[in-house]
Amino acid sequence: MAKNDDQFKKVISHAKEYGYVFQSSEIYDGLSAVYDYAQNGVELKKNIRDYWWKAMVQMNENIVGIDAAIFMHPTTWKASGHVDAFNDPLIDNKDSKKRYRADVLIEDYVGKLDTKIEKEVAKAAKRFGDAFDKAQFLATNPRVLQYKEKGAAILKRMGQSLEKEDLADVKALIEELGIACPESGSKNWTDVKQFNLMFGTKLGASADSAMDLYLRPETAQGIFVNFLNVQKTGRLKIPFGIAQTGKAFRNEIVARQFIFRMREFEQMEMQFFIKPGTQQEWYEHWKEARMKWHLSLGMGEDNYRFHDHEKLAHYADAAADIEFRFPFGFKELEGIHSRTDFDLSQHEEFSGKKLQYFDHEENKSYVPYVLETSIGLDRMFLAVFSNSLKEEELENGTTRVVLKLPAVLAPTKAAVLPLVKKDGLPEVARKIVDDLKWDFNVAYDEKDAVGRRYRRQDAAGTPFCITVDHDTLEDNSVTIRHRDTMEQKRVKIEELRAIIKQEVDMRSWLMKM
RNA sequence: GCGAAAAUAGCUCAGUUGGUAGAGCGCCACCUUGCCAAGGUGGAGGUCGCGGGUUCGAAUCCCGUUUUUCGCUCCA
Repeated sequence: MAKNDDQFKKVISHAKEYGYVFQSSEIYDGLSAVYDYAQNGVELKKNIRDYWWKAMVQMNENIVGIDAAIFMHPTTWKASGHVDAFNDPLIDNKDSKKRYRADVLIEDYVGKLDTKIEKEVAKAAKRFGDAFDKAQFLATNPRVLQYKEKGAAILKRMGQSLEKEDLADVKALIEELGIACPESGSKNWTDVKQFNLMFGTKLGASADSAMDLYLRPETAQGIFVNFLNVQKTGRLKIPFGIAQTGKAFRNEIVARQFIFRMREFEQMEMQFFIKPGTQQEWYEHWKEARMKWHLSLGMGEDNYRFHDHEKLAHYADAAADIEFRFPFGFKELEGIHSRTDFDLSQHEEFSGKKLQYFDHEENKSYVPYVLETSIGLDRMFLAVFSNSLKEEELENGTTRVVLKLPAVLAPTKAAVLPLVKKDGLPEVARKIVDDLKWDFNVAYDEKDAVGRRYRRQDAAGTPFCITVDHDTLEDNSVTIRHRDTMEQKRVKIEELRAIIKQEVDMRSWLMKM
């Protein structure tokens, strides 16, 4: 573990040192769990996004993209369940320092009453033997009735208090019931605090006419509310998908681990609309398709695994994560969820608008089922970046730090280096840069010994170094060096474009899917 | 949010019992004309995270605060 921590620290400092990720507002001491992408980071991030977009939208004729606004009508979040599900009343035990959900503590207490009822039943059953009538016993036994009544009263009071956001009463209830910390037995509780995981803001310039809004906590709802518009204007037939990338915002209680869990993050989502009853086959299809996408980047099969959810969210009937081996262990990178018709049905109900598809084969309308693939762009960035950072022992006993980014994702594709800073070599190198920059991000560097410049490009993740030497002046040939193998080949200047393209073009990478 | 640890130059760190800051690497300029880092000369860059306190004097001691890492908790 210590080794992993160490590796993770190296990842973070390398990201800063080579212009990938900076802490937001650093000169003001930063902002907790908010990060900025720097000059190289923005390129890597854009390339990952493009790689996803091509694989999803361009390569599938039945998938189209949209870009919905971050602001959405507030009712959206009532319909989606976020207003309710994102509000957790939490309470801390001052002695054990453990945090609990207040409603869960109370529900567990009521659960214990149920256990007591079962004990009474068991006792009575033993006593009466075959003559025992369980239903009647439950309906008449005074002790059982008392437990039931008490439980119901507690839940009712809790429900009302939560509804009114009377958190003081929730605490009072916990104290009256004498609920103790399950771990320490202590009854020394803090106040109950409400954590709303959605960021609120206001629409409208003056305070009194303003409308309360939330920054979207997921991009998916922007797709659902546009579902019918896109289907009709795109003349799309089921099955079809709508893809979107964009920022989402969650006021996480704990946001940590560098860019793995941020309060502002970017999702790449695709909602696939299907005929009810076919969700199982599409679930399997997209699990496989998404895994292939990941594997096409060549970051190692061993670094991925599926994790099937046992406990399902309120909207899902099947869910799995694609997990990746981050420096701090296997963690969720992408989710594949069978969302049923939950979202569209909810929006039908709250909007009063029909969100149905007329199926000509079946000759009837229905609310489609939805299969979702949702990947965190920032997490993908971290996966790619952390997996690519290597420290190699070389044959000559030295080490080199190399960022082995998949070439298709690398911010800069090639660096052009004059062997020396004179004899007309820089001029030739500049001409090569001017030619290649129409197709690729290229860099020019003439400072320091060429070996050192190679190392610099290795650390920044540039897959190719092109060196102009004295022979170049004679025969228009240069050497091209591969980052990963350090091998060099002598090639003609006019071949460079094709050679680089072959290695960095999305086409050749996506064909590995 | 709780607990623990940490914060000194772009990076990695040193800094003794309290006496107003150092190294290596990196960066910039010039020289060296070189194919896999670490040749020479010169230079820039830090009010030691921030605020307060103790003290003649604080990077160092105390309090608060911010940020980061780890554990707990949460992850629809």
